[in-house]
Amino acid sequence: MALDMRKMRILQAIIDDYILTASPVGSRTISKLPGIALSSATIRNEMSDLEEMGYLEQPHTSAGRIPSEKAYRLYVNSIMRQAALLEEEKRFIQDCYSSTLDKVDEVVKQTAWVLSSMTKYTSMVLTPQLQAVKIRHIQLVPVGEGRALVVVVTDAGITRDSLINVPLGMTPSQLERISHILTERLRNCTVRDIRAVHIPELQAELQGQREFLDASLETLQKSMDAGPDGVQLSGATNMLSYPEYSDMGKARAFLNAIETRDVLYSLLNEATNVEFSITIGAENKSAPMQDCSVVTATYKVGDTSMGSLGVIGPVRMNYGRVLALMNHIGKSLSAVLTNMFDEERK
Amino acid sequence: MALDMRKMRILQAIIDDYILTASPVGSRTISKLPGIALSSATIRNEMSDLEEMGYLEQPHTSAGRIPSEKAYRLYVNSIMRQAALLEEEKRFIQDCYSSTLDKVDEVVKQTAWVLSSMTKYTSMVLTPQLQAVKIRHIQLVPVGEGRALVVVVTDAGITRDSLINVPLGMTPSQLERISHILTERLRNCTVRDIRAVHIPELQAELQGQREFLDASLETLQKSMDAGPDGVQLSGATNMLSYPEYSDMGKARAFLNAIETRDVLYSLLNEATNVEFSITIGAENKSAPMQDCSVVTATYKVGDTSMGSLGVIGPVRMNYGRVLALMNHIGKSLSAVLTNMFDEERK
DNA sequence: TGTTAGCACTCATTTGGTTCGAGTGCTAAA
DNA sequence: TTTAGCACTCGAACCAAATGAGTGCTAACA
Repeated sequence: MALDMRKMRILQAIIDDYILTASPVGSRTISKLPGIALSSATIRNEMSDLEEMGYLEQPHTSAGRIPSEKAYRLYVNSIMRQAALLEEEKRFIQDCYSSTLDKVDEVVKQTAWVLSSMTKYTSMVLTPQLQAVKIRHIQLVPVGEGRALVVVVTDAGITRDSLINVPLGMTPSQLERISHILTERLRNCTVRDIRAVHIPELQAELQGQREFLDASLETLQKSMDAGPDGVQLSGATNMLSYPEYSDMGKARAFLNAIETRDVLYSLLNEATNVEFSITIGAENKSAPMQDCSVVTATYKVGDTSMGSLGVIGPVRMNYGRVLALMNHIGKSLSAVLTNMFDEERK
Repeated sequence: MALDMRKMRILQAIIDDYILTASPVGSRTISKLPGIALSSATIRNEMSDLEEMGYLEQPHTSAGRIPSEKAYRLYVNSIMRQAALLEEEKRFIQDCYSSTLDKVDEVVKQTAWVLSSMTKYTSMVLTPQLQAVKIRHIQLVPVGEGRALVVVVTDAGITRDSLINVPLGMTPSQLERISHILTERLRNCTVRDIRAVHIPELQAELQGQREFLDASLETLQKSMDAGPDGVQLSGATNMLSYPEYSDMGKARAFLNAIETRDVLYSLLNEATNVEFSITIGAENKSAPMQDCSVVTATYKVGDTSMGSLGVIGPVRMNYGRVLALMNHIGKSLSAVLTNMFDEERK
């Protein structure tokens, strides 16, 4: 049986309706639609075919039909077109970034907020990931007794620092020399590779006190990548307003799954490699997410993709709109961040 | 009508039962209790009195009675005794802190987790507040072109730093001089007062470029106090398992109220001044919290109270147990943090 | 051959009435 | 002052019938 044009249109109509109403759609509903000039009986036949092909499901005999996940897959792959945003909406997004957001965390937080409040789903944004960023400069700065700051300036213009302990008796000029060697050897390495690089010169310099440096570099590396804490979440409660979560048990399970950000972190982390991705229901790896859909996109700082953002919603999510919003907001975020870091870089 | 011993005992029995079952308790239930040798009829009379006095309420004629908020107030003020923790539980808490928690944030997070998982309510912990801490040392460290770090060492041994922009052309030795002056003038000031202190010497040094320093100090000050982001929340979903939140609307309202941490932050912030506080239902200032109870306590670093922790639960919360847990966990937290900072101070 | 009207059938949901039982208040006796 | 007894209340649980949205199938039609 072929999935001809007519079946396609009917399927689309069913999906569109179901996304809107969340209740099984019957043949009459479709037959009355302006674009479709067929009787309900004909639609019924077509629906029966579509069911046989696996695109529709019937909760019970005397109800309408609902799209299967296979149908959503088809829908996002070939039927759906990205919804156009209203000028007003674009302006709204613009305005959200125009206020004084001077820290990266604030921008990320604001982005998550915009995304969730415009989609009415749950949104998440991953803080910029510095693991893949190249190092430009490293400096150890003595601070009081036996302590120092390791400061790293990266290629993207982002600077990070963390406090370390240094062996007592180490002089500022020693630290200065170590800084030089580190910069020389680690320049253009990525943060991820810090630990892998072997630096023989330091053996002499440190005279067996290498451990302190190892520990320091590790702390530093950790501070570059916030892990699950780097996930900003917003609109978690939006999900509770959808009928798929009117069951308290499901609601709890969902909220539980997102409370510790681990699952979301791994989701977003993987997503940092692909410009867009849509994962529907059971396609999700993590069990508690298997009756949601997740849409992710990446954002960039300059030319390199540095993190990702995502929307979690019910499977009958308004994919067209979400995609359009993600697209637009992702670009805005990229622009704002790039701008921010450019300024830092001067 | 007097609240004699017998009424007191009956009221206590009712509250204890209601806390356990969440359903109106009837006269027979009480009369069958081992400690009480009265018929249900007598209890009924007493209950009727207690209702007249405002300690009990009747959802409808043919149901049992539930304690009023006035009753809970009486209960926590005079009837309740702190529950004793099991040795096993104390050990559990101990164990939670023994693992390698090397950062303050991790300790705070862990504390919130322990608190919520042992109470089965929602818990929150406020990150140490540095506003009231005395400054010991300030240093500006040049980092690359036109940028510097302001590093502050405080009396409690906590060090913080933040990145600032400095006017181009400012020399390291100039920064060094500024550091000296700042340290001299701000030593023993609290972080809160940084902005208020006027430093005439700097006028000469900076030659009209004062703004950069003002901006820097402001950034620094902000970084000392995380605001709402400094609230660690845990167990938000625990609330959903209590019948008072089986209504989805209420559940949403609650979760919404705690999603942005603002309300919780102001709650905990105020709580930092009082060693313990119990706020019951409508006593809460913020509307969405008015059908919860909130128990807070402070924790200390060394001798100064630096933050607070709290538990949010239904009004029929197990106050005795929560108080005992808060007490114990609060002390553990204080000990761990004090230890941490002492070490930093060496 | 594809489309449609008609009709019997299915089944979740709604509605209304009944029963059940936990609980009360009141009264009268101990 | 306490208690047994009894009439009364009212939510919850249960059941049966009515409702209605929807289907599948068949036969007629273009």
